[in-house]
Amino acid sequence: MCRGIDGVIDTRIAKAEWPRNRRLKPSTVVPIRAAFSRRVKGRKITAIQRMGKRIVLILDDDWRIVFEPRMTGLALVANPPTDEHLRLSLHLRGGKVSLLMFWDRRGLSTLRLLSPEEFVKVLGPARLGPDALRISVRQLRETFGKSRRAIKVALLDQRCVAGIGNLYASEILFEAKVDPRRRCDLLTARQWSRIHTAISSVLVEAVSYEGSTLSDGTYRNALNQTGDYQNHHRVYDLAGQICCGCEGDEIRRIVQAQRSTFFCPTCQRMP
DNA sequence: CATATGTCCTGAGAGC
DNA sequence: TGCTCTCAGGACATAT
Repeated sequence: MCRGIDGVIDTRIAKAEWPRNRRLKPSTVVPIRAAFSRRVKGRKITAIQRMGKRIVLILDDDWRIVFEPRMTGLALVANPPTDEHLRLSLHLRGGKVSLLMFWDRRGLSTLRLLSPEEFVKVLGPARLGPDALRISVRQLRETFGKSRRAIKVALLDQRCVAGIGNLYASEILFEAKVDPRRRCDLLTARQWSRIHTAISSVLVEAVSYEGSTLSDGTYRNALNQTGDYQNHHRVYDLAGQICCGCEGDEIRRIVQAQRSTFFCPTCQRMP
């Protein structure tokens, strides 16, 4: 997610610009735009960091700009998909990149400017679990092992493990050959081990393909290029198709916690 | 305490 | 053709 925007490191923010559009309701911005602009103006971006699904820009006064793209937000250093959905432009000086833009078609994303104290409250360990790419099997079992929740639902809980989205939870459980409806407390050590391996392999593969641009076309990388991982999905958005694993059963779509889950009933048979 | 549900937002697509 | 309706889902607030 931070790929392609490393060029903003060591730049100085000359201006924050908020394009106005009457058709769109404003995205969530904290604090209000005027205060945000005033505080970031003249600040240097000293580092950039991914925390779960968020992008964090660290400023030289230790305040942080936290961007949560959620479903529809993008951070871009190239022209955005449309002009009308551009939410914020940061004009930068002194580095490789002179413009960092935040774009959002539906306004579900959030932008926050946080003091060091607020940052700990919002993104501290109480609110955000260990990163999915760093968590150990032991941590995974300690976190979820006694939960009665379905494993698919649990994997989406960012307080437990950070960085797994809905699409990836389905792909991970297919790769691990685990039924998404299975209760956490009934999973075996062998299954936890496979889930742990699958978390890394699926996420690393997805990142290598620059993510998934689904049928709504929203997702783009920082250069406004579509991802290609959607062409490598094993189950997500493939309901009714023959499973690539068993080449016999059809992929099914079910709903868990109001979210789509895709799986192969044969390859991921309980228990 | 653990888990479940309602809410926000826009645009695509279905149905008539 | 053009309208109305439904749906998509990440994180948080509120309810059970």
